[in-house]
Amino acid sequence: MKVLTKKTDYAIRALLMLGAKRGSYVSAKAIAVEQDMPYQFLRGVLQEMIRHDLIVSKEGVQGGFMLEKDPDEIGVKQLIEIFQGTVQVSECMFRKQICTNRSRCVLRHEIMRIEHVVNNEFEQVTIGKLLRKLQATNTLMPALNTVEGLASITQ
Amino acid sequence: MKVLTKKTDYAIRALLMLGAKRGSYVSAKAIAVEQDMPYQFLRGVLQEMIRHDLIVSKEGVQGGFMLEKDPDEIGVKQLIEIFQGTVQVSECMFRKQICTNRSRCVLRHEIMRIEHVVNNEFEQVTIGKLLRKLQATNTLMPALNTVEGLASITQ
DNA sequence: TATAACTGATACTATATTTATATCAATTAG
DNA sequence: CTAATTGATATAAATATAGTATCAGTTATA
Repeated sequence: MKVLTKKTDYAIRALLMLGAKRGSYVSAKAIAVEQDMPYQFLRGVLQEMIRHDLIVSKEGVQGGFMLEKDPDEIGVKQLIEIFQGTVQVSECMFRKQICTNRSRCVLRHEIMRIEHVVNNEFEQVTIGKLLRKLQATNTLMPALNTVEGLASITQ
Repeated sequence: MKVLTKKTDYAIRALLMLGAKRGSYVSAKAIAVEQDMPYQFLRGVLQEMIRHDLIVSKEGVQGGFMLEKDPDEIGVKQLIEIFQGTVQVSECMFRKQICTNRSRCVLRHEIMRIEHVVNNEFEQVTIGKLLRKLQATNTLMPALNTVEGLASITQ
C-alpha cells in the first residue's frame, strides 16, 4: 500500500528545492537533474502546482519556477488532494443502503474518524516544517547549504 | 486517494457476515449475493483469508466458510497488509542518498511518524468492534438481526 | 535580431495495479 | 449419482500510475 504516488513525492521535493531558493527562479531542468526526476513528468507536476497557485513561473531564458505561497500554508494533505484526489477510506462502503441512509451505517463512524485522523496528520506536515528541518540539518553540515547539497538529502 | 481497495473492503464485509453467523458455514455464493460482490472475486478473497488462518472452509454441499479467529484479533490493519501490502508512505523518498544515510533524511521522521499513526488507527479497528457496533444497531432494529438485515446495512 | 534556454499545452506510450471472469478438479450431503 | 460446494489457477478487462515526445510561444542576451 503506497500512500504517496510519484507525483506527490516529486511535488514535495520540488517545493523543498524552490523553498530553499526562494526569490529566484529555478528551472524544471535544474530540479529534474538535482533530484533525479524525469524531466517531462516533473514539468507536468509543476504545471499542476501553478494551476493551484502554489508556485509561479517565468518563461524564456533565465525562466523557471518560484515558490509563491507561504511554505507553512502548503500541507502535504493539499498536495495529496491535488495529485491523488481526496482521501477516502472506501468509496464502496458508502454505496447503496449505506448512502441512502447513512445514519444506519455503523462502519461509517469508524471510517470517517480514521479519514479525519489521516487528513489531519498530513495537513500538519507542511513544506515550511520540512524546510526548517532541512535547515537544522544544514547547520550541522554546511556543505548542504546549497541546492546541490539539498539534493543529496532529498533525492 | 483510495485507502481501501475492493479486496479489503469485501474482506471486511465478508468477515462481518461470518462474524454474525459464527459457528455455521456460510457459502461464498450466499455472501456474494447478500453483499452484492462478484462471486469469483470474492472467492479469491476468501481463499486468501484461509491462507492467513482468519477463516476455515468446508467443501461440498452445505459447505462454506466460517470465522475461526477471535474477531477482536482481526484488525483492519492486518487485512490491509494482506490485500494491499504493508503501509508505506513513500518508497521513493527512501532511495539513494536517503537510503545509504538515513540519519540525514529529515523527511524520514515525519513520514515514519504518520505511517505509525495510520497503522495504529487501522489496527485498533477490529472486526470485533465493528460487529458490536452492528449489534447495537440491531438492538434498535430487530429486523436487522439476520444475515439479510446485516446485508442491508453493510452492502 | 537570431538563437538558445525556457515554459504552456497536449497527445501519446508504457507499465503496474486493480478488478473481474472462467475453468476444471476434488469434496461432500443427501 | 448428483448438485452444491471449495481449491487452484489462468486469463482478461479496466483503471491508474509513470513516463515520453512534440510543437508553439516567450525572453534574455550575444
